[in-house]
Amino acid sequence: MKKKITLVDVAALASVSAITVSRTLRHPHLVSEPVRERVMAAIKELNYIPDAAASALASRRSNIIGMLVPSFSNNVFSDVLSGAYNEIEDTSYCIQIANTRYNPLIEQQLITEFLNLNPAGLIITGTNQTSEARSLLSGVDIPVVQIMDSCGPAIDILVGFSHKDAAKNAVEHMIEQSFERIGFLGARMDPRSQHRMQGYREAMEAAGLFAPERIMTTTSPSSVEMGGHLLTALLCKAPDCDAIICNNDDLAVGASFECQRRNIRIPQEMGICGFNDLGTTAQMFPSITSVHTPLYEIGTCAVKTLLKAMHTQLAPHEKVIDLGHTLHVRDSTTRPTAPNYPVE
Amino acid sequence: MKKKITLVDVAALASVSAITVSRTLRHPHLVSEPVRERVMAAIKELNYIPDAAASALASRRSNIIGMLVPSFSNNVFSDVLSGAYNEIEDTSYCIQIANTRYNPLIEQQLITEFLNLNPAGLIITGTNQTSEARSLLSGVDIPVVQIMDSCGPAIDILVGFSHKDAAKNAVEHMIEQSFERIGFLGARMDPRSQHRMQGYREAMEAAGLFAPERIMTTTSPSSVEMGGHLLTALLCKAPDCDAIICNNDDLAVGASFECQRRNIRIPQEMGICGFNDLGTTAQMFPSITSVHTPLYEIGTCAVKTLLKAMHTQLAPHEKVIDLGHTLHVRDSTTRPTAPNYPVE
DNA sequence: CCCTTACATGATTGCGCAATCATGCACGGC
DNA sequence: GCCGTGCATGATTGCGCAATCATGTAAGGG
Repeated sequence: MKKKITLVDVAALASVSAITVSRTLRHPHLVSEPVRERVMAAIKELNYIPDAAASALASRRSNIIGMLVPSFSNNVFSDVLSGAYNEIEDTSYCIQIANTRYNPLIEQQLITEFLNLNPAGLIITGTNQTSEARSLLSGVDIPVVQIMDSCGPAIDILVGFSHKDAAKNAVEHMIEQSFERIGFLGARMDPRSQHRMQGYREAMEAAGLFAPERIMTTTSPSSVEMGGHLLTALLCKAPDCDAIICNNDDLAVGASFECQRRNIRIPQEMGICGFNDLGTTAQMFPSITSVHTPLYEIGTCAVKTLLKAMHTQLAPHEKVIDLGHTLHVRDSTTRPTAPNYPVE
Repeated sequence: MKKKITLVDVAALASVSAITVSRTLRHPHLVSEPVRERVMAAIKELNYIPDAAASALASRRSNIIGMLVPSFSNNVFSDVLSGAYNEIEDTSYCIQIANTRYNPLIEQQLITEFLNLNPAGLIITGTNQTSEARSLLSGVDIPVVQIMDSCGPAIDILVGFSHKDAAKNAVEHMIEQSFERIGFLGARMDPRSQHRMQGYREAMEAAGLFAPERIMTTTSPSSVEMGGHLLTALLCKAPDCDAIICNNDDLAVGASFECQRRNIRIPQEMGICGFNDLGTTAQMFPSITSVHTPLYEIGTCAVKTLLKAMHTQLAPHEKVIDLGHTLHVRDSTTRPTAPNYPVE
């Protein structure tokens, strides 16, 4: 093993002091042009890479961005993570993930652990932190982004969309397509799922179509299999349903297979709408309408905004970013008799 | 902000020296029972948490386990990551992921970056590292686990299964079910995909059924949509195919939808077999046979083995772990006329 | 022409911990 | 009863960097 290249080696080669090399990297504007070039040349020649541990120790601030998500298996979060990781590339920061398992107490514990690393920033999911967690985060001078939601109590920065509006929008579309006895299928029932259910309810009530027996939920995790089970259960309780909106694409796909097994025609006898538009719905036969949500963009935007907030003070209006949603209308909710609807 | 609790504070409370506190945490066997208890009590009372940066700087070894995967969007790797993260919980280590994008040169670059963090260990994907990367890793005294494959040139530890055998096994089953003109659909065609194709080829050749025109591949990423495209292309080139084995469940699901669109009956006119058994295949109608691969287990096993190797010298036979595979036979390859097959 | 000001650079110090070496102490053999 | 042995604990030091304060230098005003 050859010995480690340090600031001192670079400084010697560039004929400056060690601290000037440090400054060249952290605060280049404080270093004159010629010196900066000399230092950069020396860095390149020696292939110097700063030691993150030493830097963190001396500056009491690491290059870590902590990120908390409630699940690794939920595809929703793999998209968000993918966006975040892509955006972090080519910066000097790195993301560390942890799994809250949809549990605010675990989340609080993980926040404590993360804060101990003196992170450069934090990305957390949703807005239902414990009050203990909220006060921990308020008492710290690093930026914090809450992702997924665009409303709810903000700690610092909010990047997401309105789940209620998205669901409402989808239900309104289904009502337009003259579905009337629309059911709601929900799994997990985390806070965001509940907002979607609320959107469903408001749209149904506004149309005078709401009926509580058409709601079928479980706190178990969402899955394709669960979609079949929930539809079965719903049809026992409310056999006259002519459509369903699902909390999640998994459920919609599972419900759609269940219809095939039962020989229920989509959309003639059963309209189906999914949520998140994760890909399979578009390819199914018949294709399934879904609410497209900006998951990847939430990941990139959260990181971008965090990086910005680390260097500058954000104005209040820059602290709430609503990335919206798009309803992707497909065969499963397009009634032959109904007026044509722009698809995609 | 209250001041940070350090080793010194704990040492004062426990009436020992700072180094004894450090030893109590790192090398408890070197500390006598009564002192250890006193120190642990003081740690708990003060709620002391060691500073990772300082520890890394002083010991020249961080608590980071670097993990390289070729993709974040491929569900295969979310399962592996999920296993790895679950296994790392409640240890003092943390995982840092990075994305090689199926590119050995990017992988090499990322290995360089990771090594700069003085990680406790490394988990990398596959066995086709650049020779530069291999020599970098050999020259370092930390354990390295290559995941996914169980054969191929090992650097240190191997945790995975044989993709060739798995595919071969599936094709043999299909041949038993009296499918004869079996095609192969492959996307991405990374090294593991190629091993699967090789397994397909060997099984077909052994049965005297191999025909090169029944192979349809693309280097584009795998997706449900791509499954439809590939099947369409295959049927143009080799319209007499009576079955397909797919590189990936995505493709199998997409191909299955394509069959529905074309009114091709499964399995009577077309047998279908997927790979990885990610969940949807089991729920489809008809359900799709798939090769179940131990993805989650690869994640947990990789971490477990790495942790073990960090403390003890592993015997050679502990350094290659083949987690095998299981063929989950379902409707899509079960011919009514064929002998009954245990369905899982 | 001297002093002020602003900016560029350097010297010193300490972040919190663990490696290393040093010390203390009890016990057993001769 | 003396010394050697082995184990438990302590003192010192430095990891590599950046905060802080100190110093140097050039330009510009009175």
